[in-house]
Amino acid sequence: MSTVDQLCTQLREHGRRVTPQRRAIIQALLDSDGMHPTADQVFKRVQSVMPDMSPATVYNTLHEMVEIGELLELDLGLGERRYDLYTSNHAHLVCLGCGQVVDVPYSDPPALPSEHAHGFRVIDYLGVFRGYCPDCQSGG
Amino acid sequence: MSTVDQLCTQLREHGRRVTPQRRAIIQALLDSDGMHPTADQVFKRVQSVMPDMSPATVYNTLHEMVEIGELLELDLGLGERRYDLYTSNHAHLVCLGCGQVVDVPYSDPPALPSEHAHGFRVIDYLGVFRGYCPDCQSGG
DNA sequence: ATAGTATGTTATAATGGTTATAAATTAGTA
DNA sequence: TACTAATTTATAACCATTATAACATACTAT
Repeated sequence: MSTVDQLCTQLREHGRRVTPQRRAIIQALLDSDGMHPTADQVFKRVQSVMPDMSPATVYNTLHEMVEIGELLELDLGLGERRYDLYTSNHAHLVCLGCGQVVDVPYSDPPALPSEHAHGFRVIDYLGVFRGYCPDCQSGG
Repeated sequence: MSTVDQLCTQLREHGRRVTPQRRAIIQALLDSDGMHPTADQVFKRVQSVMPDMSPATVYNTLHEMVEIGELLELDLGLGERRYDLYTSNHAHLVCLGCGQVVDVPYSDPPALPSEHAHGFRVIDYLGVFRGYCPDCQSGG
């Protein structure tokens, strides 16, 4: 797992500046490791330690992190985006009931056969298993 | 590929009623096969043939179709949802530049190893290759 | 150290796809 | 043919996200 300093270095190496706000946001992402927080959840966590934080700064910083390739933005059809610091390549298991997201390691990273590539330059692959967690199976 | 009548029968078998509006929306989905239209694109297509159509009816009907399992709702991080009539299981290839979506047949349908299932009952799997199409590679 | 400047932060308003509401209409049924 | 629950519609509300512009600050070069 990365450290705040390592991720700040990544920001600097991509021409971005490091501010106290960004350090706090990165810290919040590290603290939320595996929880796949929404932007608002990151905001609330940072706000508890830096009360003047603006939501816009959280959105901006999350975008920066996505742009430099250190953060994954997940659109899981739940009405909000979730964020996940890049670690090893993994799929996601999503509960359609409560919205919880669990990491699933890949046994075999999938590849796009060139006959189906349509000339695309492929950047990454996202795999999502959708279903219902034990709690949401009983409830409905 | 299904017909309008077959999909209407599916609606009826799930306790839903068949209306002229729903027939027109289903027809528009069939006409858009492989184009992964947004709700608004479906609306505009239906409107050209049924001018009094309301956007709300399109949203409602698309939801019905998703609920009865005949339509796939895709959240590809492009700010809007795209719809795809269920056919064979396939992945999607998405251009991060222009937003076009292309179907990619699976060579091997992925399965979730039980040791990583966390007790989930898995409904389906979505695979998305993200990248840039030939046009968007040159442009930026 | 310091000043200069491009970058970042903030409050605020705007955006836009989607959802909620409630009155009018209609499909399916007895 | 009449009944009733489901559907359609216009309208307003929602809410995550994005745009804007004034203010503040991190980095750089002196």
